[in-house]
Amino acid sequence: MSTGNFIKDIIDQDNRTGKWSGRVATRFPPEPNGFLHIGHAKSICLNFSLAEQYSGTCNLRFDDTNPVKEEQQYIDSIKEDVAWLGFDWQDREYYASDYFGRMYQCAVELIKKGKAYVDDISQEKIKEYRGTFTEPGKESPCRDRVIEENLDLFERMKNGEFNDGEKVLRAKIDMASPNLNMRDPVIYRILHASHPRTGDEWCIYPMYDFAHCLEDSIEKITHSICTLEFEDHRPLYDWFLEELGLHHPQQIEFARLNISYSVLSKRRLGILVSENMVDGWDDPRMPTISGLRRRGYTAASIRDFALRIGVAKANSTVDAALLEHCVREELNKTADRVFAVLDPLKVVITNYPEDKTEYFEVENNPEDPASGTRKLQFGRELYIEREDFMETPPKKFFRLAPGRESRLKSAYYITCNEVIKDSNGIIEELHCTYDPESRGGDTADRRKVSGTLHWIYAGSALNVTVRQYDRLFNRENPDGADDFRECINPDSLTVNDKCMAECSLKDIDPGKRVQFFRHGYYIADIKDSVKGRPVFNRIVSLKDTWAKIVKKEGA
RNA sequence: UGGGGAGUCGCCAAACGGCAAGGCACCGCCCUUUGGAGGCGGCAUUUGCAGGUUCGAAUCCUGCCUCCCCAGCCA
Repeated sequence: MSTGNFIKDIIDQDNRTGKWSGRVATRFPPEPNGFLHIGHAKSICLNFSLAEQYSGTCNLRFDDTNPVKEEQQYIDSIKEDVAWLGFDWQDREYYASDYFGRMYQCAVELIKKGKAYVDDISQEKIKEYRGTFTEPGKESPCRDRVIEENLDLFERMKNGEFNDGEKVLRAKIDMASPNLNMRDPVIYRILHASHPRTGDEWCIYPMYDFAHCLEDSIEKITHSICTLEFEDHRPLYDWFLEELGLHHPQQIEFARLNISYSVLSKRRLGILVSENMVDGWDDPRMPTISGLRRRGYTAASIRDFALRIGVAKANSTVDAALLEHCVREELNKTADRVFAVLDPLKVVITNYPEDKTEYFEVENNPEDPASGTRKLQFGRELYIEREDFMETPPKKFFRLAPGRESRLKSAYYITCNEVIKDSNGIIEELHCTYDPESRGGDTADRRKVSGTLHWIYAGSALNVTVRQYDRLFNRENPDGADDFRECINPDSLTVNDKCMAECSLKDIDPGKRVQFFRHGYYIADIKDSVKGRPVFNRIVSLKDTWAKIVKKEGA
């Protein structure tokens, strides 16, 4: 795999021409105003992997230029998430706020060059004067202020002599530019807000366009990778660095990630949390890194996903099935199999001695011989999956049915003889007989049986709670709906506390992933599992051919 | 309608003038003590459309169409 992408093409060419003397320096620059999601993971993987592949560096830089939105808790969670994803920024943990002094000096220099001015007009006026897509803007009356006055005013802005919004510093570029970003953009605003890191040291803060290019420049970044919506800002990025005569990284834009059946914007994700449609930012249904982690996704599978989706400039929506495929592929190789009956149906083996039990050796993971085996207790009364039995089975159903013989995985063949129902006609239990010759799950005559079922010995069954998670949305493109809340999947979470599992699960370590045989991959929830009483989250189901058949045959 | 981008299989995505990779999904078959996994095979005579250049075009030229982004003192 691993075909190229246009960013590698650019880097390769730069290396050929010696543009950066073979150096590659990228950065992941999150604003600490929320939790990271899978879209950020794409960017993280991209930036760190590129650095790795070209023996370069990737900085973790917090773009903390707006204290009214940023919080320390987000800084902490971002660091946790990036590290969990498997990337190491070593000692290169930077903060835009560490550069505030230098940025201020750059602004002063711009003023001295006559390339920036302090504007007194109101926010409304600025907006009005900006013009429209088709009409040029108008110049502010303050635009021609003399340099000395600008210098004085800007210093006083810094010194806190003005209220929020009273004045701004603007770059003096071109009010008639067809690119609205170039119509004298605001580069500093007054914000009497306490900053998570600089406290009350500053009351003026740089705007993104001014700050970001300087951050990149100061860190000697070579390739500044960002998303498509910043394409229009590139001329500004270039303008500042050009005017200031500073190290000038190349900004490269790529398409942000979208995933079907999901929303991936901080705003919408925030609504899900604040309106309690999910249980916090790390709800296992959330596409946040913390949510995916809690759901049971592995860092490796997310990295693999990022690799497979590629990088390009075309807006796209990746099939949610790909993410699921990535985690299945990994867990198939690494997760031990265990038996868990989600919807128990009692089976009595009528020809099996009342007081006898025995143990069967069961392989932990057929994909991994090194995983060894475990012993499972077997006895007269068992539980099997209710859906593994049908009284009147359709054509393609090959599991247990009256008169039919099925294999209990690694144990015996059993034949169903009698169906016991309650007064409502609900099946209460099955009476079966076993074939002693089938010990271990095989017979000398190699006869075919209908299906291999997992089972639990009733005498040692462990009752566990299982949370069956499904896609959060039942519509492929929730963003396309009038209100994305309307397409929330009402069945995105089903809590099942009637499950019976093998008793070895009693002391499973929270955070450990297993395959519930024939069902899917599950993780012992890190938050809600208590000693001796694990709670499992379904990470992803196994591919279900039978479900597909049922669906196709149309109920 | 100004500016900036993008259109290659259902969904991603390669291909850089030489004869349309790969992955996911889907469909067959084989295998299977997981209806899982695995194996094999099938899945774009054609690259938004229309012209043109060329021995040869997804790649170059012309025109058109569609979609996305931009008028925060957010990033």
